[in-house]
Amino acid sequence: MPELPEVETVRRTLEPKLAGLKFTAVQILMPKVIKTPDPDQFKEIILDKKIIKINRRGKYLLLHLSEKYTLLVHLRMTGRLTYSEKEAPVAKHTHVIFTLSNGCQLRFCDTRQFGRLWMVPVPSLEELAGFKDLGVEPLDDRFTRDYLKKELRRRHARIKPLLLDQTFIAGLGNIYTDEALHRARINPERLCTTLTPREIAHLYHAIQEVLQEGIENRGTTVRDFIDGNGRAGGYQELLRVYSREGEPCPHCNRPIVRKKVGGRSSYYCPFCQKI
DNA sequence: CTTCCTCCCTGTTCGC
DNA sequence: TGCGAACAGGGAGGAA
Repeated sequence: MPELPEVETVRRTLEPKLAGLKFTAVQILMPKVIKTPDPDQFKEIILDKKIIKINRRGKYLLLHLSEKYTLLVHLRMTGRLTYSEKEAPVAKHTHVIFTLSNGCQLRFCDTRQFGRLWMVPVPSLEELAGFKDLGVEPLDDRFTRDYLKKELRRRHARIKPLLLDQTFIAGLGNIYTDEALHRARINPERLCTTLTPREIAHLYHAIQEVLQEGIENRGTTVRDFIDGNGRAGGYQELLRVYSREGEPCPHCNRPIVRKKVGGRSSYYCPFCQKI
């Protein structure tokens, strides 16, 4: 499940390989993964464009191309974007193969077919549904304790579904949300308006801490995630609650439970994270 | 306006 | 042991 730290890891592994290269060919094996434009136009636009740099916004990767175009990639659940030799065997569920000017390839692969690609002229980014309404970047200076406090006062949701709302904060997913709530000792079902200033402060720091640690450990590989070079992450070893149902809470030793909150599996310690 | 639920998809795990 | 059902989940879109 690529969340902010995983997408950032892909960005960091791909940028040094791709910057300066041009696209010389594209094979679209699964047309539906390209949201815009249609496959023929997509090919026409991308051919001969140069990759200038790669950015990240929330869980989106942005490949900035020459002539003011951006190729956006969202990996959703099982998407993979990898750099490889063109002789390397093509993995099952590979949907798009980009050939580069150095003879190597960039491949988009996605078992569950939820991931999507968009090719847009830079000015159209501001109109792109899903992208234009993204909330604050949690590792940016604009994400302040005060911002969090004010927003939590304004909303009327349970804290976990709210943290997963990309229009609120961009980049958190199920793993890092559960980890942040555990560190802040906040139950995922708590109404956001009931958090005390002290809890809000803890949550603010916990969000930044888990994301930072996730990036430092090159992301979390619970099942599918690999970086741009095909390498798994390392943060799964350091998870305190996520996917650890029945294991002892690292703080109180009581068993971690799993419960659906807002339709998503949530892992937490009922003793440390009381309602 | 808001929040919450369903659906998309395949591989894996669960239960009979 | 075999097989169908349930589950996993990010986000679009629709319901309430």
